[in-house]
Amino acid sequence: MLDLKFIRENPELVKRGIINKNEPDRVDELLELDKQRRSLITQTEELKAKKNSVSKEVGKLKKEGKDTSSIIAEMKIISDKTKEIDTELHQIDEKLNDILYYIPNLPHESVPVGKTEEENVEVRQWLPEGFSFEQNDTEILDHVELGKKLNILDFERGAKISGSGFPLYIGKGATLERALINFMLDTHIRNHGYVEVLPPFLVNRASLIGTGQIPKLEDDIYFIEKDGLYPIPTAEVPITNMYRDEILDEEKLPLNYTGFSSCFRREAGSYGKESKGFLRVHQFNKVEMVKFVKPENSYDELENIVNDAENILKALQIPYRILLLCSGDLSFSAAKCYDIETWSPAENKWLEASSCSNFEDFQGRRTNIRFRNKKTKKLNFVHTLNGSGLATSRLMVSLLENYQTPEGKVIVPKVLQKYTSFEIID
RNA sequence: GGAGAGGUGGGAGAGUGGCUUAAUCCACUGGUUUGCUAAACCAGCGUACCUUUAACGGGUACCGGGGGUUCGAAUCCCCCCCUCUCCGCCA
Repeated sequence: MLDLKFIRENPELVKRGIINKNEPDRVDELLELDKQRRSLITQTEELKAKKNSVSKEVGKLKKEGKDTSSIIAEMKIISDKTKEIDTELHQIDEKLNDILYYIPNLPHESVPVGKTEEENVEVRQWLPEGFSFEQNDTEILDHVELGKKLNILDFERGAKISGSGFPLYIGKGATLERALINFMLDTHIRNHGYVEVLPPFLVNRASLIGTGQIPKLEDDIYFIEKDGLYPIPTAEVPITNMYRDEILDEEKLPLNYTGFSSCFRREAGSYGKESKGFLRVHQFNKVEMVKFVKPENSYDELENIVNDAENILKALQIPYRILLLCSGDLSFSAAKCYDIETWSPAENKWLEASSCSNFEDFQGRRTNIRFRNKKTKKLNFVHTLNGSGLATSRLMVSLLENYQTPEGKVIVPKVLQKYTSFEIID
């Protein structure tokens, strides 16, 4: 969330950011409530100050055995009045917070203004040596066909077990998936300076509010009503919330964590759209990177996190491109975001496999994660970042399709072979 | 699922309605003393919010969370959450 004081002092700036992000502008409504709130606070606090000092007096008088009944009667009135104001204040607070939690993070100044994904900017492209977008004569099988032919993916049985969008990996497919996860984790741990975590996959509501999925994306998240728990849509949620309500040691920043999790998304209302095979699923696997950093470093760290994800794709020799998202395509909590898309020859298009974002202090404020600034001795909110490093589902599409042979077999990328202990899927 | 014990500042820990402005100890910060370090002594030490305080400031709230009783609540009452111990069940 944004700092209420900041909104109060920069209403036009905030409105512009909200509009550029295609979110509803409720700033005026918010500021009106803020005005009412502050007026009520002043009133109630004056009454409380009086009440406190008189009550102290009552204690003394009683000890001296003096009559206090008239003072107590007077205080009773003040006490009741205070309760009245507090009730009103409470209602206003609730309304105000409702709006405040719905106000998105503002786009960073380096983010291009735009309405839709069409206005995202391609920053760079990386292609393995000898790669060509031109298709040769042999027919390219898509990942669903390959999965079926090689008996490594079974979307029909996945649907039988759970419903559509719940992939079932079999045999070498399952092994390849596991190899991919292990390879990515090991790379981040050994080469990129991350500490591995294996977080809970069910979280409470406060965690989802903290990272910003709730309230806006609530419909996209599964909910286990019986226990009040939510299956995580991304490991970002549990990992970022590790330090909720904590004060971190400035010297230990930046803290870099990487973790595997399965991710669960309802994808409500998106049926029929690009839903073949892995393209849109309710459950997928992902290795996530999360950073807690000092504010002055967060934009450098954003570049780092993108590089860390890119290194995985370079090692796997999979063609990819980096997009800088325009303001309108940015997620609710993000100030700046790069998407990484990998190439699918069968679909003949780019597929989003990673998203790397700087949230600045938006999540830090919601989760109340701070550090003590040694220089100013003040508490400051940390900046948080995260990036997929990467999601295996879309990556698997590109991997299977790019590594298929003319006979419809799949060669295992070199860096994964020591994890799979086989070199080809046939 | 059943029974019990707990949750107090950065940490330990006292506090059963008004001498509490949350004691005390540790940690931390500054100072005095001092070949150096240590010790000792002195002082300081929270967060959030409100407030045109010129400035030093003033005020309110906060003892797991939320309600309630009362002139006055860390303390009494109700609901919830979490942790621990034992029993049951269980991969």
